[in-house]
Amino acid sequence: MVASNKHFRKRNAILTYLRGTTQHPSAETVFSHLKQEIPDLSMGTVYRNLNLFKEQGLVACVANVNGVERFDACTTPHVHFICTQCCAVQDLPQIKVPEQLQQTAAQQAGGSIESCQLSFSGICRDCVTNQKQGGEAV
Amino acid sequence: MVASNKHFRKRNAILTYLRGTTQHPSAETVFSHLKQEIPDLSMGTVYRNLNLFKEQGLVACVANVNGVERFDACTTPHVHFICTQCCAVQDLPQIKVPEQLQQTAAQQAGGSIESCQLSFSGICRDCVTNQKQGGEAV
DNA sequence: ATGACTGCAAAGACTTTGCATCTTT
DNA sequence: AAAGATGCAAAGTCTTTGCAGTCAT
Repeated sequence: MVASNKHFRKRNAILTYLRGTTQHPSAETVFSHLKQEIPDLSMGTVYRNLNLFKEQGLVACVANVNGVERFDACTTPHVHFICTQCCAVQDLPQIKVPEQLQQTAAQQAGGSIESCQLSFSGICRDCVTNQKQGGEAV
Repeated sequence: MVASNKHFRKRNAILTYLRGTTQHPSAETVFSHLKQEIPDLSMGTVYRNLNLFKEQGLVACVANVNGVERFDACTTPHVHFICTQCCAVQDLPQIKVPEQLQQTAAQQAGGSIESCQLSFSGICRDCVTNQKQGGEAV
């Protein structure tokens, strides 16, 4: 199993792309990006591999924006900001969910906690800028 | 516009049901529950009204569990626990997201923050119990 | 009459899956 | 030969929407 192996070329391309971006792409974004260099790529392959990566813990779904799953190859827990206007998902790496919250949650829920997801929604910097520049003049 | 008005009977029933449960039902759950007392209810009406309530701020989507939106008529921010086994969504009312996190997030994102969503995932009390009782004997 | 709510069914969007084909070992 | 990866297209699930019919004012 060689990296450049034709057999794994698409699988590797998908994982490499995910690992090289902080955009938290959707399956469709992964597909249309890689389609340029791999013209015979199909959506089925993208979805199949994304699900495989999920099972293997290499990739996580970090958000569902307007019904579309967004993927992230950074699986260490971190916080996200979701722009409700352009649907961008960005990392907020400096924010940590306090350990103590998780313990309290486990106590209250009475079960076992596997993961924790914190995300903020709003208008991102770019969209705010664009609104100020263009939006109000209309 | 009377509450018992036939014109608003279904709309009211949907909102009343949502307000009377802490189950965070899906559209399908709302439908199948109310279908018993309102046999000619249709999914279209359920979705249309849920979306209307969202616009009006009466109801919020609090989670997307396996591709299915879950609704909540309690729109004051609070934390949720999602069971990955039975897909139950429960409130963790005693947990608060520290104010300070939101401010830090706003600074980091550089935009404006409208809302914040914190949820824990794991196995709920009931599923843990059932596993211990039944699962291991098999 | 006019506007609002709804049922029904069709359409739409996103995701999964079956089958045949090709690749690797 | 056997196992695995993929393209293609069909199917599946969840949600939205157009149209006609009904109800309230």
